[in-house]
Parts: sequence; structure tokens; C-alpha cells
Amino acid sequence: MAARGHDTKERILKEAQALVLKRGFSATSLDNIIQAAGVTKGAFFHHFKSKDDLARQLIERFAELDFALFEEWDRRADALSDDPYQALILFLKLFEEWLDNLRQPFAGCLFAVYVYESNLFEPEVNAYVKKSLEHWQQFYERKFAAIIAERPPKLEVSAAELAESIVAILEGAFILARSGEKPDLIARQSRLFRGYVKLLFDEDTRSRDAVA
Amino acid sequence: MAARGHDTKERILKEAQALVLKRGFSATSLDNIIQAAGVTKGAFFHHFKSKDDLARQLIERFAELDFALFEEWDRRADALSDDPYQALILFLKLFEEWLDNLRQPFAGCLFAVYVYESNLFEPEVNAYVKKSLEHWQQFYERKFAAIIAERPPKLEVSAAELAESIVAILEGAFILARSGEKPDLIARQSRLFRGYVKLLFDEDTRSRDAVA
DNA sequence: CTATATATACAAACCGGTTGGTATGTTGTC
DNA sequence: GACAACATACCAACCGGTTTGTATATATAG
Repeated sequence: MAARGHDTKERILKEAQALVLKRGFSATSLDNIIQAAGVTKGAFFHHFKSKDDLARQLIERFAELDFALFEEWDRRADALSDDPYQALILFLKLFEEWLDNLRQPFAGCLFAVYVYESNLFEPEVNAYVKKSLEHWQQFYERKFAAIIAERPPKLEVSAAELAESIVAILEGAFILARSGEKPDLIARQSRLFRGYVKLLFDEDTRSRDAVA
Repeated sequence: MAARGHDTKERILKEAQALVLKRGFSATSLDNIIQAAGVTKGAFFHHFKSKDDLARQLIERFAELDFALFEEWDRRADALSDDPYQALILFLKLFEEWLDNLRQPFAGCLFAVYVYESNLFEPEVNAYVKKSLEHWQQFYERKFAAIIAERPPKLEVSAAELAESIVAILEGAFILARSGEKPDLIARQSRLFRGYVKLLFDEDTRSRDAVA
């Protein structure tokens, strides 16, 4: 049945992602994956033509789920405020709320895993990772561009730089959170970045500055 | 001869680090390493009792070289200014200068590689990575604490948060720089962080009367 | 409704090659 | 000749991938 097949494939992808985030891609053997998913090698190679194929489908699935979350927060944030600045702040808050409500601590970013093992993958997979990270960045860049168009920032910064910054902060935070076993680190750094954005754009801190 | 032995071991460590930064730890086989270093398996196992032992010595060497650079910049920055704020700015500039002068683009951070393959390593190796990242962070934290003690920041931020932030930014920047093949991204983000610090602490952007 | 044909979704055994690791040399130096 | 510093030969385990086989669902023709 088609449904049964889809379930099996989805289970393989889910377990594979968990294992790859834990141990890296090359350290995760197909035997590990099929054991975790409770299937045989035949089942695996029915759904994936190679381990490279798994890598490709794994990262595509990750990116799709990732951007789906992003777009949901984006819609909700835009619905809550017309002001681009407030919408960005709300967007980040929704992200932080999601992080806080995660049961198991955030496992990590598959993009980062792939970047640090990039020599393992086919060029098109690396290109997909690059494209996804840039897509992520451009998502933020549009938001910052809209803000800058309305209110000039207090320092000379470009929308691209700011977008690059939040993505870098989050990628780095994933690493620190994992190593230090500090699941709250990611949301904390997101909040700190919000403070930075506030300093750059918020009128309250400008007028307060004039008084102080 | 001891010198000859030390050279061989150092060559193995150097080539191993380059390979591990390129492909990850588990994807780097001992055969790859001994071929790159131009030695035999016997030579390798004379200097390292196992691949785990190589992992340990590799990360310890990385941390030592890393912190040696840090301490040099620290000394030079402290020599150039007594003001903790100026010293931090100078420190970051020295770091950026080092990045700009690197011949080959920055390869990446071995700590991050180990974090994302942490299930491969013995607990003590992971603990060492954790300790090193924290040490790195505390290095910055002391600097921010000294600044905050002199001038209150414009937003309510702790020295620990700020230290966490710059480390996260750099770790994330390494990833983005690698994926996007943008070697200048790291220094750019360091400069952006300097802008943030300036907004937080610099008197130019505030009133000038507080410090006398 | 049924018989046949075909595709899907797996399972189990197996293969050649590679892995980390070892056992046993050989060489150069003090 | 003792010991460090290697080289060579080799092993057992494991790797990604293949092969072969089977149960089941679906489409089609009579």
C-alpha cells in the first residue's frame, strides 16, 4: 500500500536525521539507520538508491520543514503588526517561544553538519545547502531592508549584514548549546539580538539617549 | 632521534587537522592521514595509540594554538590602551587583521567539528571541547565585565551574554563563510559586532559627560 | 467475479572493499 | 646492544551496496 510505504520512508528519514545530528553523516552507517527505523537493508534501498540519495532527501526534507516553520511565524508576525520593525521583533519572539516549548533540547542544524562534512557530498548537495542558507538569510534581509527604509539605523549597517548576523548567531548558538548542554542558550542569544536591533532602530532608546 | 620523531608527529597532526576540517573526523581514515603525512601505519601507531588518542591530541593542540593567538592579541591590545573598551575593540581588530592576512581562507573551527560529531568521542574529549569553548567565552566575559564596571551599557546585558554572543557569531560565521565560500564574512561579522559594542558602550553615541 | 499480469514494498543473505588496529620486522642512533 | 623510530604484512570487523526472493496491492481483461 502507498500509505505503508510512505510511513516506512518517513520513519527512515526521521531516524536518520536524529542519528546524523547526533553523530554526523559519515559516522552514521546504514546499519545504524535501518536498525533504528526497524527495517531491513532491502527496505532502505527500495526507498533510497544510495546513501548519497539519502543525504539529498534528508537535507531537502530538513529545509522544507524549516522554511515551513519560518513562513508560519512570518504570517503570524505580519498579522500582528504592520510595522516592519515590530513584525521582526514578533517573528523572533515566535521563534523563541517555539524553542522554549520544545520538549527535547534543540538537536542542531543539519545545514551545519553538512557544511562541516561537505567533502563527503555531491556538489549539488553542497549547492543546495548553500542555497538554503542564503535563502534563510535573504528572508531576514528583506525584513531588515523594510525596516531600514522606514527608519535609518543608528549605525551604518546594511540589511544583508544584519541578516548574515542573525543567521550566524543562531548557527553558533546551536553549537554552543549542544556542547555546553545549555538548551536555553539559543533563545537567550535571540533575545540579545533583539536588544541589538532595538538599539539600532527603536525610537525609545534614541529619545532616551538624547535625554541621558 | 627525538627531533625527527617530533617532526613526524607534528606533520601527522597538521595533516590530520587539515583533513578533519575538510571532511569531518569519522570520514577521515587513518589511511588518508598517513598518506597525506607521507608516513606508514607503523609510524602513526608509534605516536598515537589509537584514533581516539589522535582525536584527543588533535583537539588539545588546536586549543593550545588557538589560545596562544588569543593571548598574543590580548597582550598587544592591552599594551595599546588602558581603557577596557578600547582594548576590546583593538583586540577584535587584531583578530580581523589576522583573518585578512590569512593566505588560504579560514578552514573552520575544530571545536565545531567535534561538537557535531560528539557521539564519536570519549566523554573526556567532549568535556575538553566544552571546557575550551567556555574558556574562550570566559576570556571575553572578563573583558566585558571590565567594560561594564566602567560604563553602564545602554541596554541591560550581562558580560556573560555578550561573551556568549561573540563566540556564537564567530562559530556561525565560520559555517556561513565555508558554505558560501565567502572568506571575508568572518571579519565582516566581527566588525558588525564591534558596531554593536560601540552602540552599547561608546560615549560618542551617548552623552559625553559621564566619564571624566 | 475472477484470473492474470504487473508493480510495490519489503526481507535476508551476501559481496568486495575499507576500516581501525596489531604483530613482527628493520633501521638508525647513542 | 639497547632503544626509539619507523616499515611491512596482515587480521577481524564493518562498510555501502547488490542480489535474490516473497508477500501484497492494483490494474486489466474475459
